[in-house]
Amino acid sequence: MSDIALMPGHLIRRLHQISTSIFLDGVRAAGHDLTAVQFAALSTLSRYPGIDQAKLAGLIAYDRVTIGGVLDRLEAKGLLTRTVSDRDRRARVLALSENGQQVLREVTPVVQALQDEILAGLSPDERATFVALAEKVSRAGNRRSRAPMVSVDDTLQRN
Amino acid sequence: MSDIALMPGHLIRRLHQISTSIFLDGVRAAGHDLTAVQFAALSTLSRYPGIDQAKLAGLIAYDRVTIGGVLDRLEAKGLLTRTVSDRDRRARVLALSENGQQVLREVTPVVQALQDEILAGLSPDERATFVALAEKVSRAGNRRSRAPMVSVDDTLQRN
DNA sequence: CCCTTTTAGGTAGTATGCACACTATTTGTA
DNA sequence: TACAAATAGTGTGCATACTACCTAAAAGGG
Repeated sequence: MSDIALMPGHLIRRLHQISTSIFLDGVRAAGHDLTAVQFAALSTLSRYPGIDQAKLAGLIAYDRVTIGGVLDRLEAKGLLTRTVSDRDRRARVLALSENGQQVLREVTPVVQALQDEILAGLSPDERATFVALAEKVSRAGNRRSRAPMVSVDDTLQRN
Repeated sequence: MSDIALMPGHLIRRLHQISTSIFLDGVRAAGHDLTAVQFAALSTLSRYPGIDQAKLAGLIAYDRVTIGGVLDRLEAKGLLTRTVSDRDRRARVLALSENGQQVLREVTPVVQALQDEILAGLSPDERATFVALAEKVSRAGNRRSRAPMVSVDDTLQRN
């Protein structure tokens, strides 16, 4: 039981290493250069157009500082724009560029295919079980993380 | 299916955030200042005394550069020592200091208790299932990560 | 024994992920 | 309305996690 390799914490760390590695390889093989974190930002922005940095951070559970750096790099790649909001001059409204939308269209099916590759060691049934359990753990532990996820409903209430 | 929150990759990232957060909080509440990564290094070093950086990195699946930084910080805290090996002047033999052994003794039971807290959303049965599935994923994807785990047997063969 | 290859460790640079502190703004309240 | 509290974003610094490249040393083959 004192074997680190069997501790949930260490196993989760290993899964994260494997997951990010497979993601990078797959996306790069498709001719793109995006991290998993950058893809999540683009994809969420596409689904909720016109949100600002704080709302985006809440939706994908990123720290405020982290999201700033991620958006810096996406902006430098020309995949999105940041505009000072009219209603709140503190906020920056985000928008995918033409290129950003194009990249997202090309990469999304690749990313979806990669999800099965991440769980390559499991049968389809086991994959479903794993995802269900992981979601349960994620939901139960949400408040314990430094950057809890804020659902759309919570976000929209304040609009 | 295109919902990011249900993708294994994103779920794993969330679990990692939650896991490291719970670890830090728990260890700090016990009066210590160790990251999960640093604990894994100390614990593995205690189990395999006298190994060098490369072997330690292999056992816990750390990148060569990463382990260097981790050991820098553990050495700065006075928890271990690095000595140039007699048999191989390239290698640095690692050894826990008195203080390092003491800290490890105090922290280990805390860390073990925290493992259940990480999976707080699951029943005991579900926890066992999750760990078994995670281990399967980890084993199957080992080669896919940048820093694959090298088992003790593999390591000892070259001694 | 020479010489190629491999290995151990390092430097420098990039990308998350966080804490802490700060400015600018908005919101809530007395 | 004046003022405290909350919020959006940023700067700085630290800890993983990696790539690419480098040096020193060991191992291997001819």
